[in-house]
Amino acid sequence: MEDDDDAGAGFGACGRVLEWEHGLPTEEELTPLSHPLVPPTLAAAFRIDVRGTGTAFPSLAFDCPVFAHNSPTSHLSFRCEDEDDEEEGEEESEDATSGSGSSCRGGTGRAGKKARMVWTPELHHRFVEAVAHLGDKGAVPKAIVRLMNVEGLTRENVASHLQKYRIYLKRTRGPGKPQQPPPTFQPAYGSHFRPQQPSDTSSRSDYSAFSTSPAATARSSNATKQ
DNA sequence: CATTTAATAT
DNA sequence: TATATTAAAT
Repeated sequence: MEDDDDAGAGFGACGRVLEWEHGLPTEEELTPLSHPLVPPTLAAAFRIDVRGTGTAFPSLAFDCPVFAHNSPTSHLSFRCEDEDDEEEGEEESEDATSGSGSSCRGGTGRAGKKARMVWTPELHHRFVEAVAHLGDKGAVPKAIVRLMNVEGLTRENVASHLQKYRIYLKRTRGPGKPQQPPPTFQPAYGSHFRPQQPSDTSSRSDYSAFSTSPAATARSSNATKQ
């Protein structure tokens, strides 16, 4: 029962992924995570945006003991993990996200920590879109990293996530009879979200940097090393 | 060297 | 748990 998507945009190869997004149930159908999950008092304290209808995604701000992040552009949601033991000090450029210099490790200003990446829905969204636009064939870690253009994101990060993502796709639309109810992809916080709700006010983090624009690759001087 | 996959480690 | 890291095969 595979029905074609509406409004064939001309892209053929990426139909699969798009179908995946469209096949998702709406929050109204089965998502007890609507919003009355947290008492209004608490919500106000944490500035959680509770929306009545539409994309119900609270703007999480508590990843570090400081919620002052507000990035205008791509903002990596790294998490500062403590409990660091000894072990080397790898060089690592800071995520120059406009003053979001969260120095997890104070000291002599030598910040270089391999932060464990948190794939927030926004980042995952970018990931999915990048894969969709690259097609089933060109969706390789290197290209995905380039298209996402998220500073600090490495090829290994994407490769690891891509693994899980592919497994998820295989399980849902692999065998004609995908045994058992769909195993939902569960990254960090929420699993899926609507591509976009063309209703309600102010759209949230939803980038549109793809489409028919190669978007000048800001990756300056990235000589193909080999 | 890059990618995919499985197994493993944190 | 989710993500990273490794090893082997391509």
